[in-house]
Amino acid sequence: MARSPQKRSTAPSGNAITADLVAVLVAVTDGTPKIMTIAGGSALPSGPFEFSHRSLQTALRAWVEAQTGHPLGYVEQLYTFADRGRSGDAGTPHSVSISYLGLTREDQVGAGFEAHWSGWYGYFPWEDHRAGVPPFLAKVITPKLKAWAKSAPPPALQRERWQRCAINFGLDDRAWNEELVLQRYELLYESGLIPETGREHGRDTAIVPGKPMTADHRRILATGIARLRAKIKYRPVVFELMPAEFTLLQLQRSVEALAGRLVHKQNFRRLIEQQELVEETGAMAADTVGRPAKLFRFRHAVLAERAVAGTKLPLTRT
Amino acid sequence: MARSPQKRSTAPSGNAITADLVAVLVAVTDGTPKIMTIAGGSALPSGPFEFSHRSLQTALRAWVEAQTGHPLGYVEQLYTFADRGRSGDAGTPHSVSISYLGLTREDQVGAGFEAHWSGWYGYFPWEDHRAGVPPFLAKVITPKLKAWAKSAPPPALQRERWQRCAINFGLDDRAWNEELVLQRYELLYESGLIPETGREHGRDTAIVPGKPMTADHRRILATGIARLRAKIKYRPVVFELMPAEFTLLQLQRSVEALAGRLVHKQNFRRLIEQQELVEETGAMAADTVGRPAKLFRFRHAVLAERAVAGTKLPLTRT
DNA sequence: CCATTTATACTCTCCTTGAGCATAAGATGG
DNA sequence: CCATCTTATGCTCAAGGAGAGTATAAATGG
Repeated sequence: MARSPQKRSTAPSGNAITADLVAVLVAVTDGTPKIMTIAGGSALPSGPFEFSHRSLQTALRAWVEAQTGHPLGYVEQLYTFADRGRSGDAGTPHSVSISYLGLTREDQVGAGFEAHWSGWYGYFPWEDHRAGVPPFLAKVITPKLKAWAKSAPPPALQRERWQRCAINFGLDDRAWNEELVLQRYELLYESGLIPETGREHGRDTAIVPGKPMTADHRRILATGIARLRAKIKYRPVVFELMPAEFTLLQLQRSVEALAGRLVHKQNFRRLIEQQELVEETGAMAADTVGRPAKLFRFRHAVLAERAVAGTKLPLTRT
Repeated sequence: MARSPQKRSTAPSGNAITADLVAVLVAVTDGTPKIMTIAGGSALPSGPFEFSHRSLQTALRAWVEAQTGHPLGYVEQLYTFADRGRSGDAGTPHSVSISYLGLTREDQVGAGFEAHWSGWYGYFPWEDHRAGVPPFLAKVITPKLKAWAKSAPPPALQRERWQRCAINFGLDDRAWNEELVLQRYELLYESGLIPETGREHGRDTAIVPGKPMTADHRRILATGIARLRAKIKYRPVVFELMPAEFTLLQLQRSVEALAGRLVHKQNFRRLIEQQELVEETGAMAADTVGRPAKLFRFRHAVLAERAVAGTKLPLTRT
């Protein structure tokens, strides 16, 4: 029922719950996107939200910094979802999980912690199209998806299912859309091709390659990857993942690592330069193969200069 | 500390909290974007999350439908934030507020409820640029912002503040960016120009026009408007706000109402038609001034046909 | 009939973007 | 030193998209 917040009841009542933070912490090292994991790579780092902090964001930062010993560059909230009695029985308290995306550089993880970095394509092998379409996509996934679509009784549903598969996986001459990470994951999950740990049927009946994760952590990771893949296109967040100085090729490789696909080198450079995102340091890259490249640094000023936000309406030039 | 979710402690421990849902429900009627409000327009509808629902989303839908008696078209999570002791004293339970954006059509609100629809520009008069830049922006807001920028002691901070003002409000020959709703609100708040209800100093010392709201509800509304303004550009969500049949001008007026600025009529039509978003119903609009317009309806098939997601990387055509 | 209002069809031009060509500058092996 | 390989970097081209503007059509109310 609608009511004014001032009339909020002060009794905790029956719906007292707990709040957890779950973090998708991303780093890119040598062209490999990595995420911080715990429990041998089977879970994302998570912990209870402490109300001693001013906000959820500061709580996450403090908690991550305590874990890894170095500050988080960019932080963004991903999604909040409710878990009803994850442990199964009704007596356990409900909880709300608030997930975050954080960008850093791979660094020493504080000794004594079980956390470490894992390549994210280990969890989503079908998402890496840098070396072309992964072979098992056509060999394994596509036939299984086709079978799943056909298994629906009504022909209308069959077509609908296949159209969904085709859009999400770039089949039937459609283009691959690297941003549909979550949709693809959900499609594979729904069609029973990737049993997650703790799921009923699944006792390592992995039909499709890809490391599973606890509970819905792999879904959260998919959400994070999708968000990041979309974000790098209109916000200069890649630089949060780069060292202080880098070559344009290194920058390009990082973008390609995140996007899971290759970009046109000359056009990439044109894009970066015309947006004045970087400036030369004056130095050249050492110990490289081929012609030495100039070193660049990110122009932090652009963050203040511009408010990058996309537009696609037929607006009027002012 | 990092730990596996399986090891979750089952005791509620000291950090038991409550979860609330807050909704930004949007409708557009006669070129006016409206939001559902309660308490005489001073608050957004909100209520406790009931764990009897499968998910947060279904909880929101059920709750809204109980309120208004008609289903929600499009629902999207906005943001989750923590309130520490909103009521002030430390003894009150903490809570987490999960906010949602929902799109509907203005309809009869169930009798007996205090909810009703309020125009959203009543809360953000500076956001409506359809009839040109609002006069008080140049007359009142700009000078006050300039004064605020100058009030910073270090010259560097002065420049930084002014640059932020200029970017967000389109000053110094910059273009107005309609998506920066939240940034503008926060800037005005930070500079003390819009005291919110319940704030220390503020006893109706409204410096800038605009109706205030309880707690941080106006900030949530700003988040919702910003999200919607961004979304209409790459997802066909406007149609959730339209009647079943409409003319292209009506559609355009709705977009303009949301964006707070005018679009080029011919180009708008070209955009809509080349994307095949609509189809003719065969009928013509009745009782209109001027030449009668064709009536159109939304092609729901496009939702299945396409996965609309923006791209801006120098990728390779396939 | 005329002014007014809205609908609808084209055209034009600039800019963006995907793509390719050509050249430069280093290393390495003969 | 030269051929070759590899990466860096500069430049051009063509198609498509997006911002404007022009022109015409179809209704209404004097």
